[in-house]
Amino acid sequence: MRPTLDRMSVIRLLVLGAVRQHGRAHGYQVRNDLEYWGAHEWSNAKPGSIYHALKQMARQGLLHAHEIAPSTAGGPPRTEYEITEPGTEEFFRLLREALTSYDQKPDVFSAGLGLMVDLERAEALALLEQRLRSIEEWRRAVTEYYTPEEGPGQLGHIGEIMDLWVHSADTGAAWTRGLVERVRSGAYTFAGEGEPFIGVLAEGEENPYATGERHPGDAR
Amino acid sequence: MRPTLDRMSVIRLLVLGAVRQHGRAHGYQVRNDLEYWGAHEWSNAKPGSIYHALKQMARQGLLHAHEIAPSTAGGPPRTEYEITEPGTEEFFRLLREALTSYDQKPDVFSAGLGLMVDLERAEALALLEQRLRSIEEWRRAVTEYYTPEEGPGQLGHIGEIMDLWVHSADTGAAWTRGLVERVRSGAYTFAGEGEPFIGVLAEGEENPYATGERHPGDAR
DNA sequence: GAGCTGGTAGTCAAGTTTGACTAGCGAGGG
DNA sequence: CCCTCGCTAGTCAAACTTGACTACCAGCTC
Repeated sequence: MRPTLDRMSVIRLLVLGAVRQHGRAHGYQVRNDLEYWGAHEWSNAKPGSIYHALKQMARQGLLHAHEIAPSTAGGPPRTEYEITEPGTEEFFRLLREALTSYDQKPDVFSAGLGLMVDLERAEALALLEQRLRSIEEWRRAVTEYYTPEEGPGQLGHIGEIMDLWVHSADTGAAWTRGLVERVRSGAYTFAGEGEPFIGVLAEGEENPYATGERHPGDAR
Repeated sequence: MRPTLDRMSVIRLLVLGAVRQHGRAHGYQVRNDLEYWGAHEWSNAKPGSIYHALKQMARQGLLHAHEIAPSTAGGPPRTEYEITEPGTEEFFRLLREALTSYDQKPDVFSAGLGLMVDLERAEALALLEQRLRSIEEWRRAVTEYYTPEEGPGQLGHIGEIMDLWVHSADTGAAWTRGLVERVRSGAYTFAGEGEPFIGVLAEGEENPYATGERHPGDAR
């Protein structure tokens, strides 16, 4: 009965990160933070998924659920969540994986970027450099593997797909190198460096980046 | 009761494309083609999803299912599928959308690339140029929207996420321009240009790009 | 002072995706 | 001859995702 060390899930990482930064948060707060981070644009952070992840991780012991009396301002009875010790471990495991692994799904890395300041600067740098090595290794494997002996071009237009992946990997690596430079030169405030960047919305603070669009889940 | 014009689904596009190129195909053949295209690498083309899509689209009338007696070479009774007229329409609708829209999910575009030669060259070029305009529009919307009045940098490290998206959009546009050049100069064989590129495996042909890895669904 | 709008907070059923599992057959080894 | 391995072909339950829906309250309008 190990602590559910399953595969990477962006939602789980984002939700754990949001709850952790608040100390204690209910679903709607998490939902708002993820919108503040723009996560609904680059990941599948929809209300249903968020509430599902909260409940699921509470069942698995990664979060502790506090039932709150249906207090202020009506609505259904809310539940507040707090991150547990196993939850914190899982959070860092997912975060480290998001920053180092190259799986060409950009949402995972974006989530890692949004939460990287929860690590210490030195570790973040090390992970990003590991990421560069992962990209290089991926590139080598793919180009070796998909280059037929009869020379390139044997693949016809299907080869364009591979070319696109490789191009994305290369430009992704270049961008990561730029980020490494910025972080190395002191950009941003990482864990243990004093006043952290405020990455969540305080209770009642208005969201300057809220989209005008309705969420699908909103009542008319 | 419209012909199920729902949202983009990579699996549906890929499966329709594979069945259409075969004329008539059973699930395992489709599964093999998608592996031949490398789709298991850059999309969620797992066996379960493929069989589900086949059944689903047969129910919706996009495919016609022929029950085949459990004939050659044992195994469970197979079903062969043929694309219908509504299925063909849906296929081209999805294909055009995959090539023009920019939703920063690279799997959709990759699928479009793999199937673009099912269109005529002129149309493919027009769609790719439309894609370039979509990217530009997306870029304008995002940079306007997420640039605070207090100047850039107000976002802290969260701004890196946006920078990554914008960078990806720019390099994606550059790559697309290269592709447009290649296609304009006569690369590849498009619909109505004689002998088409063989994009599927014939019955019994071995797959030169099959991975040595097991699929998750394989028996031990 | 009734009704409308908008924000807060969350549920739910339907649909999709996942990875593990089943099952038949042929080839080859011992 | 029997047993295992690998290939063909597909099923299934559990998990996840989705978008529509509920419900409450406050403020405003008419």
